Amino acid sequence: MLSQKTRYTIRALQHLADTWRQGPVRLDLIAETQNIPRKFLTVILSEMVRAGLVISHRGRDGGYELALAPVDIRYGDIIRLTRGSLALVPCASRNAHEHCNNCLPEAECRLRGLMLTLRDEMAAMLDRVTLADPIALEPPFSDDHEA
Amino acid sequence: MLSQKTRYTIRALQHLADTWRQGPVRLDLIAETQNIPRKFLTVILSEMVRAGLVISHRGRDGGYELALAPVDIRYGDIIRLTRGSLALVPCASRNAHEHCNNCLPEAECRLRGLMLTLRDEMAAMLDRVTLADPIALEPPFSDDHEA
DNA sequence: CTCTTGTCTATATAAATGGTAGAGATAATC
DNA sequence: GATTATCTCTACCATTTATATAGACAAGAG
Repeated sequence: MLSQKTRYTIRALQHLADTWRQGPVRLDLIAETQNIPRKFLTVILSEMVRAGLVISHRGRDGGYELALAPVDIRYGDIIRLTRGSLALVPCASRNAHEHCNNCLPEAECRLRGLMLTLRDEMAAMLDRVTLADPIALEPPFSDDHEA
Repeated sequence: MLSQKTRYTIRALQHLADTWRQGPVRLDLIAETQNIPRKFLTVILSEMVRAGLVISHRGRDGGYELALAPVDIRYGDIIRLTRGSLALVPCASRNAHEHCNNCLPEAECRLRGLMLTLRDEMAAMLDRVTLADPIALEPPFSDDHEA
């Protein structure tokens, strides 16, 4: 699962993508329209600033804006940033590899093999879509395997 | 991430798949060869019995064995069982849908749209592989998107 | 009837998650 | 240069979840 924080992060960045090049957006406005707890959002946006994804402006008429064009921010990047990794197990991460506890040697772990393959598929998909792309709200569901 | 418990579950089931039709396997043997805390494994295997995936035999010469042929147990099924859902957000689950907190209306949530698509891709992959299938331990990694 | 093995319920502990508080820094405007 | 609007930062807290263990109990084989 994505943590609530990651979900808030993504929606906040989507908001900034939607208002790209319209000047800074106040935190309170994002919090209200995106339905995110105000204080929590301060933490989230500050982290995005430190990460270089967002630029902030203080004082009157201040607010936030994206540091990059929406087309240059991939969903995969956002998740890697907030979550550390796309993989479903630490030992299957390409960017932030960690050994699992109480595991078999990695070289012979089938679970790891499977999760590496899955991670690569997930990465391919999440790195194909950027904050500038339209997203199908109700993708068609063909339940092949159950049939 | 998959919880440690889910990972233990998968490895325990793999062990039983590997010894399929060789009679019951004692819990202690699984715990030792799979490197899983003994007491924790009792909880895990009991749940698998209750879920109908594993059959247990008590008393002398007892132990565990799969209730189904390995070819009939898909990784997707195991993860759905232990984790409730394959999706990365509750509102994108096809089998165990739940509304998210502090979210936008689902019908207009792009994060949900994206996560539904991702869920379907993950499901397609995880439901294609069963406990009987060989698994590549080191799948080739083509880092296309970074290039 | 005893030994071996699984079952079940209750806890214990630790870590992560989600969220808040509040003093401080900075920029624009009057 | 005072005032006001805004973001920044560190610390903190409460709750939940994850991980694991304890220990009494049930049942099957010989």
